[in-house]
Amino acid sequence: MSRKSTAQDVADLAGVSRSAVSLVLNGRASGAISAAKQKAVLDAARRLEYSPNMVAKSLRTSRTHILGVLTWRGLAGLPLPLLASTLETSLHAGYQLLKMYAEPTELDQRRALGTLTSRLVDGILVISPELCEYHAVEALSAVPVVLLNCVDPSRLLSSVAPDEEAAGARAGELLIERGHRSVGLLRGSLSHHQTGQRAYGLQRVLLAAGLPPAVPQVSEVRIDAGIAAATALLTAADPPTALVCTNERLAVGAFFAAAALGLRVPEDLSVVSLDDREQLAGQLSPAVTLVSRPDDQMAAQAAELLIERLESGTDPATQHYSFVCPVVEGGSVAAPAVVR
Amino acid sequence: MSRKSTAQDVADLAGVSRSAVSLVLNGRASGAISAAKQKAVLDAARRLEYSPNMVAKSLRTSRTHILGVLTWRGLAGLPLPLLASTLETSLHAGYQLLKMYAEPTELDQRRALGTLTSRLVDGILVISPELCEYHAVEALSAVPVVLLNCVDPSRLLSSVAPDEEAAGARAGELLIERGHRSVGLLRGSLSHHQTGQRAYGLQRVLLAAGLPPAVPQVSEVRIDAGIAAATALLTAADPPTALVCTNERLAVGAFFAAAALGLRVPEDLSVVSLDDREQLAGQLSPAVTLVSRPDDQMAAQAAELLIERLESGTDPATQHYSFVCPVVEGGSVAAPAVVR
DNA sequence: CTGAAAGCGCTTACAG
DNA sequence: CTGAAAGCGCTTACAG
Repeated sequence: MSRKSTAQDVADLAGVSRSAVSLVLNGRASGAISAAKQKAVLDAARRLEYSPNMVAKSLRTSRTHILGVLTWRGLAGLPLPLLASTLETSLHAGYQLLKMYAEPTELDQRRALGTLTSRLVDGILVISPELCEYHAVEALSAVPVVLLNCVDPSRLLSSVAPDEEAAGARAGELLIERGHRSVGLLRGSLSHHQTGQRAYGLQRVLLAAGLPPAVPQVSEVRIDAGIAAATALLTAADPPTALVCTNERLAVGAFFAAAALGLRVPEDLSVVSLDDREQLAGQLSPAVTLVSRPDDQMAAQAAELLIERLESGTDPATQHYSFVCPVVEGGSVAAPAVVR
Repeated sequence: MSRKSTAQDVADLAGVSRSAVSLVLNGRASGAISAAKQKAVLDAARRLEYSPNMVAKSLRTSRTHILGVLTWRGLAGLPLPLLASTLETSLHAGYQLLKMYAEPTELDQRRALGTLTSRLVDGILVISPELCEYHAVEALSAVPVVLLNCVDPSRLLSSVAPDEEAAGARAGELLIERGHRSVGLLRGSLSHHQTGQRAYGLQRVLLAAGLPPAVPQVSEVRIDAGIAAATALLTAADPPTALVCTNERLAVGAFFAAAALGLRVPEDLSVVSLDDREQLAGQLSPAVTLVSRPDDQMAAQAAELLIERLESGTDPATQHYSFVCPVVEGGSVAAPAVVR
């Protein structure tokens, strides 16, 4: 192929006009073009390996089938799992993605947004690395938008986010159901917004069950810091029979600490971890029981929500999806030992 | 902004022709447009918040300033760190990225490539999740291409990849230099191409130093499997004084195993790990001494290589960059204990 | 130094 | 049922 073939080439080879080619290839030929000519067009297109110049098509139709993505670097870097899942869903639906990094500052957002709109993206996905409130810049109102892992405080923009508070509560319930009455909390800093929600959910269910609140131990989100924090918790007077970790790294640390103290999981100590998609919990024996973050489903939902809106052409009411974090059973939870 | 403003709007407001606007805004005005009119155009553009419709511009110039990315899911998923770094470099240079997943099958590659070329991407980056040989489909020859983390066996395409064999050798040297004469090897399956190269590099330097080859212990690339494998190695008769792990997960396992056996790192056991960018080594105390994979630099190099080629318009000779994997010093290596 | 015209490759009313 | 024409928003020779 010395030169990419055009619709004109197809028309010439098939012996029809350019418009006929366009109609046939866009599925609007029925009742307008004879079957014979339709076949001729299709054959010619195949022979020439014709694929339409999407740039020209986009200019003409003002539809690019490209989605813009606005994201930024959080405390734990970029939201790579969310970005990957979003891309997968979009590609399946026939949309490509154009990503821009933009710090959540007015200026940077406007700059990135300008790049995206000058590319005529059909819609925009805002993907936050951490659960947060997203204050939209004014220019965003000109294009369909869906927020992922963040919410619009004014509720003008649709959003998809995990219910982290319920996830923390679920972790607590898992332990209460098995009879634990004394739970320790290994958590990171509250500057991670989700951490506070997880901790709050846990304390809420403990309170509701008439149990004392979990003794919290704050730690850097690292394995070694988790070891130290868990050791502190487990060597205190009257130690807890179970630990909730707000993050998998801390759960790995808890396993180290337990082993060093001669405690078996789950016989002597139960552990439940919340999930930030680092895939560590499943690498331990027993696997850590996990309240997982459904990044894949959330990303799919967000992309589908946006694409549906684009395909339907309507402007439906703003929607907010709060996703349940499902439990992935491991072997790290058991009833507490009768005597300690 | 009810409607995005066009070059015509700017021309009207500035009182000049559309061509004048184009010349000024593209920096080709000197010696062609009066200073006063240039200022008028610039002012008008600013007032209208004009930014050119890139789709129209692309159609006219046949340059999109978009790079296509072809990638696929490997044994460890997508090469997310490489993808992220590539994007960063590209954005800095004024290029956006359009990513496609394509299994390394002829059919899938052609399909994805078709999508990319119909979008008129200026060039293509092929990013492999695992070091491998990449057999290019014929259609790739029509567009500038750079391979990242894979090489073209026919050497027709430029490529950027890490020197994994040298990385394995470096890990061995680190231990030999400190006086170790008995080294164990914790490695994953050879189906990860880089694993074989790392292991080979290690054995090569041991041999060159007149030492016995490292006793290999094969393990699934998981923390718990690493614990078992390291335990086997360390409880055998005449155990090694140092361990090379082909992957950070295995190094974490080695730390667990050492602790359980009452061995201190680095006093009783030295550990060096190779890196697949999981950021685990730095989370342990002491940090694991790491021969790191320079994903960021490699990605930047690949993107720059491609962009330079596009900007220069020339077709320079094929280049193959083999990247040195730098050592990130941790505290997990010391001289072996005199008596064991 | 400036402006009218052509054309990138498409799609879409519209006249026949 | 088909084909000639207009136009999406740009850039680039080219004539004045």
